[in-house]
Formats: sequence, C-alpha cells, structure tokens
Amino acid sequence: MASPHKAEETLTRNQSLVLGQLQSAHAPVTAYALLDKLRPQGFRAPLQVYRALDRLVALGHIHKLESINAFMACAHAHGQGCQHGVAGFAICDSCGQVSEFADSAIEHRLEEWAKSNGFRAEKSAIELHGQCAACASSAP
Amino acid sequence: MASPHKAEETLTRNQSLVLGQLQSAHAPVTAYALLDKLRPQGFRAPLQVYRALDRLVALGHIHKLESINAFMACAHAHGQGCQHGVAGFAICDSCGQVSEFADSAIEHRLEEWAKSNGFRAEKSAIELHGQCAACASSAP
DNA sequence: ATCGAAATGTTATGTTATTACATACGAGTT
DNA sequence: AACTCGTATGTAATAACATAACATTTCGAT
Repeated sequence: MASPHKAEETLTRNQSLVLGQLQSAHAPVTAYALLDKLRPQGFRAPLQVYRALDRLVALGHIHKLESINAFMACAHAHGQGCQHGVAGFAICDSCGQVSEFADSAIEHRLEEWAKSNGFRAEKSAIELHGQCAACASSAP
Repeated sequence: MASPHKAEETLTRNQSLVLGQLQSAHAPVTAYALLDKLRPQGFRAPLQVYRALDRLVALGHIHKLESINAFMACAHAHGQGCQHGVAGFAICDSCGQVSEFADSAIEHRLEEWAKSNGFRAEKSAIELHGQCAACASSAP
C-alpha cells in the first residue's frame, strides 16, 4: 500500500529523457506535451513516451495525476531507493501548480479501511482541486 | 470542501435517463457505454451523455472515478438534499466492483492541510486500487 | 558469436472528451 | 399570440489521451 518502488536501476535513454523533462518542468506535463518536447531528441510516437512513463511510475520516480491526465516528477529525493507512503496532490485549477504532500494519518485511515473490509490495496490516488494560496488571494 | 450539492431539482429527461442507468448498474459505467445503452432512448452523441453527467456530478447524484474514467451513482440516498463529505472509493482491479466510503478523519486531515497551506479546496478524489475481499481470497 | 530478454520503433486504431454552432423548449411579459 | 431570455438539446467535427500489434534493435550472459 505504501507503494515502495524497486531499488534504483539505471534508466534507459528514453526513460532518462522523459524524467529529465518532468524534473525541469515544475508542473505536471501531459504525455503528448512530453512527446512534443522530445521530438528534437528523436521521439516520434506516443508509445515511446507512455512506455517510459509506465516504467518511471513503477519505479516511483514520477506520479500520475489521474484527474488531469498528466505526470509529475516525485517531489522527494530519489538518491537510493527512497520509499515514501501515500502521496496526496493539491492541484490549483487556476494556475496549474501542484503541491505534493504526504500525510501518515490519511495513510493510516486508508489502511484501516482496507483492513476492515478485506481490501488488498496496491495503489492510491488522492487529489484535491481548488485554488492555491496565491490564486485564492488574487481572485477572492 | 465537503462538496455539498444544490438542493434537489427536477432533472431533465436526459439527466434522468443517465442517472437511471447508473443506478441500475451496480458498478461504474463509462460515458460511451452509457451512450450505447441509451441509443434506444434516442441518444446519438457523446455530448448528450457528458452534459447530463456534468450536471449530475454538480448535483451530487453521481461521482466520477477519475482513475478509470467512469461514473457511478452515489451510494447514499438523495431524497432531499443530502450532504455528505469527502467520498473515497476502493476499486477492485480484478472484478471492477467499487466500494464507496466516507471517512471524517481523512476529510479532517485534508482540511487541515488545505488550511495550513492556504489552499482553497473545492473537490477531492480519493481512489484506492487493488483487490476486493472476494477477489483477494480467490486469487491469493 | 549467439541466444534470449528487454527496449525500441512504427503504423494504425481505440477510447475519452470538448468545441462550435444550430435548434428547440419553457417561463414570464406585453 | 408574439417576444424575449435563459436553459437544454441536437449534430458534426475534432481534439486529447491511450493501447494493440508487430517488426527490429540493443545488450548482457553464456
């Protein structure tokens, strides 16, 4: 449930390129936007992006934001097999900025629910929508 | 944040048809599946479904499951403007069954996070994936 | 060197969702 | 009835997101 990822493995060229793009963007990016950004590096088809994304998600390097069909580099350092638990995301519908957060109490409650209902949880998505502090104050 | 919905209003024909389908299905249904089921009633285009879905979500009668692009009738009664808080969903990846749950502790933690970060939350999506009790026991 | 697994490249297609614009319907008014 | 305003509908086209199927290449282990 805590979705630990596999030990650090060397990434392939495509995976590194995609991860690099996501790390330098400081906001979520869609698969097709990544494709466009990587055309200069030889990317030509959606699958090249989706395959890299799948792997990077599995390794825990990036997150998929299900409610906006976009991907973000994980906010936590990934030096040597970091493991962190359930991640939550607060997505600003005005400016697109996303904050990643972790809350062990939430994780705990989800585990409790799963346990008492016999549900074997493997992954989770927790996404808030609204307005970030900056946007909320500029558009009251 | 608790996403209360508007007072009960009479639904239009299209909205009633879509809601009816979702209530009789006891599992999530995609927009295009709804379209196919409603062709006998005269539905011909995706927009007819999407417009009804948008309204039903806004009224709180149904939920969108962001991680599977499907919709479900709200598990709670909707007699006269019921209001319930943040809903969570446990989605079985084996059989497709979904359990809706509410957890005030989780809601509280999300509100805390929003408050301390100045985030004005308007809606939330909490979705677990894994195996339901039945599937977990039959495929250990 | 050669074998097999994993990664990649390529084309086509499937699935989900929206834009843009035209038309119809219902309530309130004159 | 005719008028108008707001909401709901109908329709066509297209945009955006994602995968299937299959051929080819790469690369480590033998």
